[in-house]
Amino acid sequence: MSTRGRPRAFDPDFALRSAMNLFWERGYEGATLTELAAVMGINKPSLYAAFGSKESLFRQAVSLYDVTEGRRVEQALYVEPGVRNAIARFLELNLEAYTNPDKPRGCMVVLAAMIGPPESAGTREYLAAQRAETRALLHQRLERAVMEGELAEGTDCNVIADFYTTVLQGLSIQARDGATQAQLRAIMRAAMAGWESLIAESVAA
Amino acid sequence: MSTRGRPRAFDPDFALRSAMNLFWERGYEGATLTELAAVMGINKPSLYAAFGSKESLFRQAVSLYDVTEGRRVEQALYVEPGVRNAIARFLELNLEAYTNPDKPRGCMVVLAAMIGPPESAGTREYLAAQRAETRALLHQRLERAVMEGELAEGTDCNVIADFYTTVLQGLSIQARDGATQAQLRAIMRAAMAGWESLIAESVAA
DNA sequence: CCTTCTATGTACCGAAAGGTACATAAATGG
DNA sequence: CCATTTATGTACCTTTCGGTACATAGAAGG
Repeated sequence: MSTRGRPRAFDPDFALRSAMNLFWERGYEGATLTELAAVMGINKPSLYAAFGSKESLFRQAVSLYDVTEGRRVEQALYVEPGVRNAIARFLELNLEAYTNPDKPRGCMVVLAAMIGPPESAGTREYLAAQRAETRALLHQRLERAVMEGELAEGTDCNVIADFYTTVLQGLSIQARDGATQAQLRAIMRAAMAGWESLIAESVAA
Repeated sequence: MSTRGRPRAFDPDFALRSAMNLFWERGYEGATLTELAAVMGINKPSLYAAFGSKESLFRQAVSLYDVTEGRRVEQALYVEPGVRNAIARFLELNLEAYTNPDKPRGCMVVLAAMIGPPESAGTREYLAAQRAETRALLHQRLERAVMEGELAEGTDCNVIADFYTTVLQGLSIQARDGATQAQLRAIMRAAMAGWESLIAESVAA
């Protein structure tokens, strides 16, 4: 039925993963179609036939990143017992991923398209929405802790979520700048050191 | 003596400042020579005669950024009394600059060239060195506090400096993503909330 | 076997990138 | 007044960008 015509000679999953890695390493603008096709092991017409356009390919690469990198790490937020613990573990899993020697350093969602020409504004907004998503997850976990009575009624979860989001994003930059995993871990511990005073300060008057 | 030949018809300071603003807004790769020349109010040959090349122009723009944006804000680190206060004020001045409605959001040094093609690796390293400079300033201020007895002997200033550097860089991303000044200020307060426990934890065994 | 359908590789497109040749304009030195 | 020096504007260079036309290869359907 759907097996009409010449079968494709490449593995789309492998190709997309290769594209993801290059986008992750070089960013959206920094990865050229020619390089992308090369690492994917295919020619440009095959690339366009299978993935549509550079922007479309990028979005699919981000989706793959979400599934293969993001999802696994975000689970800690729900699996780990206790808010504080959950957030600490979430940060830790992130920083471990950021320094994986087999992969580009830092988070693709943070680094791949922070800035650039007006033509690619859509791509940047797409990534910004992904970042907002991560913040929302953190926020949800905090609100759940309030619901469950672990955090005081009236705790301002927005500030706490914003703070840890900021640290998380800063960690990506540190990772790209060459920080070791031990250094990143120390930064994470520093961020968690303030937990008690932070939640104490975040209760509405 | 040096006033031979046709005098230049444009103000190099204004031109460089305009270039800085475009690089700040769009990043190194994202700002094209044609756009740069346009906002500088000159033609490309004049640009090349006065500033050398795109990379050279960029470095001069970063230098100008250092002088006009960085220096002023870094002074707080030394002028403000007390380490904690100095760092808090330093972060605050930064975040106020990051949300100045008359200027691009966030820090140019953090945002303008985080990622990109191999050709511009030199530019990225140049900016990375600038970021290291800022961290070094923070570190120096902390060590001074140890010297002066304000912080305990054996305090690990590296971790503290890394932590606040990470927060500072994260703030640039938050600013670009549209956070208000109030939100950024709340994040900074959250980062400072952990001060006491952070310095307590950072004393060597 | 022949048509139909999809995938492939080559070779190319127009646009835009960074950068420059060159003729001319505007100043100073003699 | 003329030579020299530097800046300007136009028009162009080469390369590379994202994207595609087109002829061909390889499978299934009839």
